[in-house]
Amino acid sequence: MKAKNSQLVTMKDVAKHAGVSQATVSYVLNDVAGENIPEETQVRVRASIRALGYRPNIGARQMRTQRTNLLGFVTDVIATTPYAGAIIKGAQDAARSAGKMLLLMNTDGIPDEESNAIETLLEHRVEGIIFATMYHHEVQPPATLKETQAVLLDCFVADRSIPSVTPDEVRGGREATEVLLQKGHRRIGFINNSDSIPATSGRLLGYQQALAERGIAFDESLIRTANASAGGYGYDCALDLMRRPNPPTALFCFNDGMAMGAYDALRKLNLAVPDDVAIVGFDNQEIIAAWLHPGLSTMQLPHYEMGVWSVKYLLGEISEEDEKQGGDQPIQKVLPCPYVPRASV
Amino acid sequence: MKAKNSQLVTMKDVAKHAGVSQATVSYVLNDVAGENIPEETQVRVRASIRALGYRPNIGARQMRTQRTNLLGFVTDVIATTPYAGAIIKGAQDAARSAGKMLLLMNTDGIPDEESNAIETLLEHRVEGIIFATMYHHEVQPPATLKETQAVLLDCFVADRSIPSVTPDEVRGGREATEVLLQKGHRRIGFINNSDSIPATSGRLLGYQQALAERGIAFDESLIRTANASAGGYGYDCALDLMRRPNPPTALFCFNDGMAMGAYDALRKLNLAVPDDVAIVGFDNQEIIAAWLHPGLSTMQLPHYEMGVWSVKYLLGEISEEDEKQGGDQPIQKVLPCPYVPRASV
DNA sequence: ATCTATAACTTATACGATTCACTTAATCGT
DNA sequence: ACGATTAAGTGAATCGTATAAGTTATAGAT
Repeated sequence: MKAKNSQLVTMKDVAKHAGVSQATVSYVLNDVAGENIPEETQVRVRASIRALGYRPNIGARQMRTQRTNLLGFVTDVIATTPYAGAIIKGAQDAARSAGKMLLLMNTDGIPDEESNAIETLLEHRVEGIIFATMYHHEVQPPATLKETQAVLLDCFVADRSIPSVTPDEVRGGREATEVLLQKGHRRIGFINNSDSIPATSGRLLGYQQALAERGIAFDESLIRTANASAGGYGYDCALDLMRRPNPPTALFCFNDGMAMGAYDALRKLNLAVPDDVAIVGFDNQEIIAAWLHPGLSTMQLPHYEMGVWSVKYLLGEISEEDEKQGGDQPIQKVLPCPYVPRASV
Repeated sequence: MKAKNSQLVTMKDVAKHAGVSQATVSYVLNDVAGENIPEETQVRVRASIRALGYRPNIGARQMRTQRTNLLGFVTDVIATTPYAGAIIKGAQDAARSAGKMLLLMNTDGIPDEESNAIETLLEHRVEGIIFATMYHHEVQPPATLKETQAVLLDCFVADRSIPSVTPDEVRGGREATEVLLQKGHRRIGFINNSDSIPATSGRLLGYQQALAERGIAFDESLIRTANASAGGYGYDCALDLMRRPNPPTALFCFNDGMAMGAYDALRKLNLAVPDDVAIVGFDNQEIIAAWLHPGLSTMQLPHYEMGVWSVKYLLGEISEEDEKQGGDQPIQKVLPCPYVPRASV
């Protein structure tokens, strides 16, 4: 493989070609106010730039200006989950429109790799770091994270000493349940997750709140729990729930994978969605929710929005009033999970 | 938001602290052979480095050495599909182990954005660019792509003037079919895609090749085609195929989404997978394939591997003999799609 | 005792930009 | 007609690092 060699054309070359000093080229290029470069000269310089195929060397500029316009993005899993994509997309879009670039590092959740990644980012003089995880949980990031601006995305530290942005699990659970309540359902089964993570407890709490608001007694026998990140259990839970004496008329599933299993179970029992049983999922995994028959109504996690928010926060674009939330504690922002209606309710 | 300010500690500071010259610090840090710095001094310098919390400034180093160790990665869609993740992961892993960093840019497939992205990357003096798409098809990348080393990933240009790495669709189709043939199936339905992309024609060709090898006549009435990127059609196609007079005993589906629809159809007809009808999918979309009941046997696209290959290619780590493939044409590498057995065959 | 070679450094320069301070010529106000 | 102002630039310093070239002191060879 032949090495196409280094860009050799610099400002000095452009200057010589245009018959001006290198400083003048810089002024033209950056359109510096206050320096009065006549149109004529500007045209000449720009012509030389094009003629020589000059391109500014960002690295050199960064060094001189002491600004890198770089933001670090550290994440545990970049692959496997489509979540990652939306988060990164949001962050990148926001970064881009502010003239920043994102430096992505993935760590596979290995603490050593996390330290390395952050070290590398600091060496690159990033102006802030987003520390993101692919599902909402508590983390213990390396201490070096605090050497720059940082924000946690979809995760948090126990003492809340680092700002964070996470989904509003409670509200998501409440609204999912409300959707079913509004349709007149009164016996709503909840197929929950078994891991003890905020999503599990939060969505359950939301479910309970929604019931309470309507004055419906919470019936623990309508709850089933299983490992939501492994396949298959949605089927078992749904089957079990529907075979009880007084089966629910609707199911709220912890995630879309669980809902997929529930679909299978209902088909097995010759029950139709949504006529016999309505279903609401969670996560809006396009590939499941949109492909299921009938389409699955579900709650969308605000991945894109968290990506955007985290960048805006690092750039100081979050309004003051928004930041206020009692005391001087770093902001712990929660974003809503909008309802995505399809055909299962 | 308070700005935690710029890292002020430089080599000069370390030098002063350790009572040596800045050059010496550099020699110690880079462990330069030939310069004989006694252990004693090295220890002293390293102590100062730690004491002051010094971290090298990669940008400055890049400028001095004229090497950025940066590779550009341009992609159309970073979000929505879990494919992206695997590709990026592969590329990043390979880059990392070679001491390179990846600069990701996503363009949403908008030509203007592609140009911008490449321009930005060139300004950052990347040492090569990976131009990736999220499904295998022909592309017309901006001309500026040729101003550095480039490799196309999961795509190609009509005149093959840029090296590329893509999945071996034909072989994938052949091997998927062979799996079914080996199980004794002789009437194999093929639910194909309707877009005219390499995957459509390639997998069909592979299907035909496999039949021909066994001396089985190709029966066009066993083929159905529909839009594979929209949901629902797998159901229709499968239903249609199974209701014909002499229904197939196995189905090869263009992708896992189609297979998911086929599952629905078979359940509707009270046919069991794999006992009544065996199914092979394509893509190994974890979230579908692993969650279906029974698990879907499918072909895996070599996303991770393409990511790895593309980086290695840019770094000149692809062996000569591998590169040879007739003439001086840039290499057009194809990688196999391994079979992932589950329970549907 | 002198010369050379080596160890252990230091000095100075260059990478490619930005930017401040300075120069020169033309223009203006009175 | 004179000094002051402005237009249109130029020169040089600087960012943080790597490295070639130079310096000194000591050890070793003769």
